Amino acid sequence: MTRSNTSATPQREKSKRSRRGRIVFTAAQLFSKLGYHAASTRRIASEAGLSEGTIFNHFKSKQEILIAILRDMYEEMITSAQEGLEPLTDTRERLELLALNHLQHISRDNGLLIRMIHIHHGLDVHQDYLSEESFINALNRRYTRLLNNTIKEGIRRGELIENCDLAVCRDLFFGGLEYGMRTLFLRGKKSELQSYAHLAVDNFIHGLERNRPEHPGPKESEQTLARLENLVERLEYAVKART
Amino acid sequence: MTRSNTSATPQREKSKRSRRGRIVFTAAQLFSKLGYHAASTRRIASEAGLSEGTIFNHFKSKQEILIAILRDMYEEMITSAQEGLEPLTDTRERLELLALNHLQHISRDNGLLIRMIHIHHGLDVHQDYLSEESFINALNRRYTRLLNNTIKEGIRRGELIENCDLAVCRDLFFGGLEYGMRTLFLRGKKSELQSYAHLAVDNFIHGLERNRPEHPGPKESEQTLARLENLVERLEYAVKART
Amino acid sequence: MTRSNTSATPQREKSKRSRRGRIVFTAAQLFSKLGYHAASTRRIASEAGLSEGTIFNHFKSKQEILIAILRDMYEEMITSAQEGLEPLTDTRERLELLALNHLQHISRDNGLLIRMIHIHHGLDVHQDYLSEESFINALNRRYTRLLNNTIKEGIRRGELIENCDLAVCRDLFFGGLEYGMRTLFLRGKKSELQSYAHLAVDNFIHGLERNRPEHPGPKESEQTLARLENLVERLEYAVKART
Amino acid sequence: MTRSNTSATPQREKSKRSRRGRIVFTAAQLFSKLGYHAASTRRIASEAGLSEGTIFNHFKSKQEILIAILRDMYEEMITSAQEGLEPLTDTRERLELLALNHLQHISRDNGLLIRMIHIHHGLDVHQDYLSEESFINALNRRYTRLLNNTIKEGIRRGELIENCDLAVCRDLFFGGLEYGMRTLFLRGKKSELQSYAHLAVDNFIHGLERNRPEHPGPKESEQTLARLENLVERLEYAVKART
DNA sequence: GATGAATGAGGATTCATTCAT
DNA sequence: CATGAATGAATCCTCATTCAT
Repeated sequence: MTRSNTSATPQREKSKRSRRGRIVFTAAQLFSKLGYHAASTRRIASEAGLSEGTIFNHFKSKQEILIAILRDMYEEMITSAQEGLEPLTDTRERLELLALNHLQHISRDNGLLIRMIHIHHGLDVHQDYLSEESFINALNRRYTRLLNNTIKEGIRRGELIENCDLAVCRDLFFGGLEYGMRTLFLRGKKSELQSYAHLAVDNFIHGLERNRPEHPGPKESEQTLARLENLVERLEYAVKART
Repeated sequence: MTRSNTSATPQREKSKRSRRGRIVFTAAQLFSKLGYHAASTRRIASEAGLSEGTIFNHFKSKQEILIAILRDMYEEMITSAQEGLEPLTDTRERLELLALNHLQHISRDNGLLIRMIHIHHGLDVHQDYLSEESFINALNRRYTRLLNNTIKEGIRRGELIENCDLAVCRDLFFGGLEYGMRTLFLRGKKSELQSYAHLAVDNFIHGLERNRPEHPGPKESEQTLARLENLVERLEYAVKART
Repeated sequence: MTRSNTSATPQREKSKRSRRGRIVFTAAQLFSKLGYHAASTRRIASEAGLSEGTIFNHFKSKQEILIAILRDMYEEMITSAQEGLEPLTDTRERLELLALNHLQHISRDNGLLIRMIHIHHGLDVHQDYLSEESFINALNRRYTRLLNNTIKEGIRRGELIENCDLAVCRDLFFGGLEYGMRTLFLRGKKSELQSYAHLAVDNFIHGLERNRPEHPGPKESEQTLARLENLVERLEYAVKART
Repeated sequence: MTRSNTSATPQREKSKRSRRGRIVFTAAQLFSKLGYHAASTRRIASEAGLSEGTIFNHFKSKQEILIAILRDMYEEMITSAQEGLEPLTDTRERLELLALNHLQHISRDNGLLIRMIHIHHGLDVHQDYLSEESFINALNRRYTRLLNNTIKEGIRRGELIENCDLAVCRDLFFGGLEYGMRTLFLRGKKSELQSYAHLAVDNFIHGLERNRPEHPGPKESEQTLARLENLVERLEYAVKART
C-alpha cells in the first residue's frame, strides 16, 4: 500500500531530513565561530531558518546537538579512512593515508572537529571530563583502532619493531597531528597538509636517533637520494608555508 | 618561625597580597571542578571568602582571571622545566625531563591547564581561534623553545639526526604527550607519568622502523649532505623568520 | 457476555467513543499526579496513546479538558448521592449518606476533585474568581440542593429545628467535610471516611452546647414562631432569588 | 562605631526592607489577580518597580515568594486572633471572635489568603499535596490550636459537651467559614461578615437537632426572644446581602 | 477524523558587572 | 579598597495550539 511509490512524500522526507541536517550544520558553524555558550539556540534557529522550538523537537537539548555534530564528523572521518586504507598494503603508505585523512578532516571548516572536541571536553557539564567514559571516547576508540591495526599489521610483516607501546604510538601519532594542525593554521594554512603528513609520518617511524642498527637494505646512494628528497620537500614546504 | 614576627603589618599585607592570589587559586579550582561557565563569579568570591565586587577590583573581567591562571601555570611550567634542564647534559635525559615535566603540569588539578587552554580557545570572544595570535601562543612559543633548543643541541652534539623538522618534532612531542595524558586518565591514572614519559620519549627518538640503513659515521657524501642540510635549514629559518 | 458479540463495529465504535473518554481519564490522572500546568498536553496524548493533535479535535483547549473532568466528576457525585438517598427516610441517615458520599468522591485520586476545583478557580483566566458565576457554581448549586432538600424535609418532619440558615448549614456541612478531608489525608488516610462522616454529622446536628433549653414539643407560642420563621424564610428566599 | 547612630543608614535599611515587602505585596496582588502561573516574575518585578534579577536576590525562587506571602498572612492572622482573644472570657464570644477574625482575614483583598492557599495546594510541584507535611500545615496547626484551646477551655468550664472530636470541630468551624466566604462573595459581598460569623457560630454550637435534653436555665420567654432575635438578624442579613 | 512537525511567545532563573556607600 | 544590592540582558527550554498531509 504505502510501500509502492516512495516518491509520494518526498517533500516531507526531504524536509525532515534536511531540517535536522540544517540544525546540525548551522550549529556546527556557530559553535565554531562563536563558541558553544555564545551560540544561542535562538541564533542557531534563526540562522537555520526555523523556529527555536523546532530545534527541541529534533534534539532534547543543546548539548545533544553538539553530540550529533561530533558523531557525524567522526563517522565520516572513520569511513573515509577505512575506504582510503583498503587498497593500500604498504605500511608506510597506510600511515601516510591515515595522517593525511586525519589532517584533512580536522582542518575542515577552520578546525571545526577539533574545536567541537575541545568544546565537548571543556563543557561545564563534564565535571570530571578526564576520567569519564563518554560516547566520544567510544567513537575515538573505534577510530584509533584503525591505526592500531595498521601498526600491528606492520609488525606482523616485520616492517615495524615489536616492542612498541601501541597506546603511546597512537598518542604520538594523533596528538602530534592535532597539535601540528594548530601550527599549520598559525602559519601558511592548510595547503600543506600533504607534505606535513609526510614529514610527520617520517618522524613518527624513523625517530630522531642517529646511530641506528645496521641495515643492509637500500644502498647508500639510495639513502642519499632519499634524504635529499626529504630536504627538498621540507624546503618546498617552508616556502609554501609563507604564501 | 613564621608565626611570631609577622604580626606587624601581616594581616593587611597578607590580606592584600593574598587577595589576588586567593582569587586566582579559587577560580582555578572551580574552573577545574565545574568548568568555566558554571563557575560563577559569585561562587568564586564566596569560596575565596570575599565579596563579589572585590573580584572586579582586581580583575577587569572574569576572562582576565582565566588569563591570569593560564599565565601563572605556564610560567610555573616553564620555570620548572628550565630548572630541571639545567643540570642535565644527556639529550635523552633532557627529553625525558621535558616530557615528565610537561605531563606533571598538564595533569594537575584534573587536567586544568589543558582544559583552560581549550576553554580559552573556545571562548566566545575568539572567532577565528586557529589563526589568531593570542598571548597564549606567545607563552607557548617561549615554552616550546626549550624543546627546540634541546633538540638543536642534540643535533650539534651528533646525538640526533640533522634532517628533522623542528616544528614537526615539537608537534609530535607535546601533542603526543597531551593526547597521552587523556589516555592515562582514562585508565590507571597519573601514577604512570614517569614510565609513560619514558616510553613516549623512546618512541619519539627511536621511531618504529625495524631495519634501518646502516650508518657507520659520516662519510664524505654524508658530510656533503650535512652541509646541504644546514643550508636548507638556514633557508628554512630565514623563510619562517619573515612570517 | 460482553465479549462475544462486540466484534462487529467494536473497534471503531469503542475507539471513537473511548477516545474522548481516554483523554479525560488520562488527563485526570495526570492532573492529579502532576498538577494542571505540569501535565502537558503532549504527555496526556502520549499516555492516552494518541497523537497530540487529536486532543484538540475533541477539546478546544486544555482548559476544556479540565472542565470536562469537573463536570463528569460532579455528575457522578450527584448521581451517586441521589441514588444513595432514595431508599433512606431518616434524616440522620440521609445526612450521613451525603457526608460519606461527599468524602468518598472528593478523596478519590488523591483529592483530585477538590484540586481541580481549586485549579479551576485559580486558573489564569479568572481574574475575580470569587464573584464570578462559573459553570462550576451551577453544578455546585445542583449538588448542594440535595443537602438543602434533606434539611428542609427534616424540618418538615419536625426532626430538625426550623430557625436555621440553610446557606450556613451548607457551608458548615460541605466546608467542614472538605477541610476534614485534608486532615484525614495528613493522618491515617482515607480508611476512616465512614467513621469521620459519622462524627462530622454528629457534630453538625448536635452542636457542642451542654445544657440546652428543654423542648417538650411545640407549644402555641412555638407554633406562632414557626409560622413567623416560615415567613422570614420565604422573604429570605425571595430576596436571594433576585440576585 | 557603627552602633551609635542608627539614623545614618536609614535609607538603605528602609530600602532593603521595603524592597522585599514590595515584592511580596506586588506578587500577592498579581497571584490573586492572574493566578500563580500567569503572574510572571517579569511582571511582578515591573509592577514592583524593580529589576527582575532583584527578585532573585531576595527570594531563591518564585515559589518562595508564595511561601513568604502565606507566612506573612498567617502570622498576621494568628497575632490578630490572639490579641482579640485575650480580653474575652465567654466561650461564645471567643468563638465569635475567632470566626469573625478568620472571615475578616480570609476575605481581604478579594479572598487573597484562601486563594494563596489554594494555589499553594494546587501547585504543580506538590505531587502528593494531601499527604505532604508542608510548612503551611505547621502554620495552620499553630493557628487552629487557638480554636482547640478555646473549645477545651469551654469544656473545662462545663459550657461545652465533653465528647466532641476536636479535629472534627476544627474542620467544621474553619471549613465552614471558608466555604461560607465564597458564598458571601457570590452575593452581597463582605459587609455581612459580622452577622455571618454570628450565625455560623450559632449553628456550630447549637446544631440542628430539635429534641434536646432538658435544660432548666433560660425561661421560655427568653428562648422565644432569642429566637426572634435570630430571625430578625437573618432577615437583616438577607436584605443587606442584596445591596 | 487522526497525525505529529512546526510554531514562537513566554517561562524562571543566572550571570558578569556596576556603583553607591 | 571592600562591599553586596541592583541590574537587565541573555539563557535554554516548554507548551498549548495550528495545520498541511
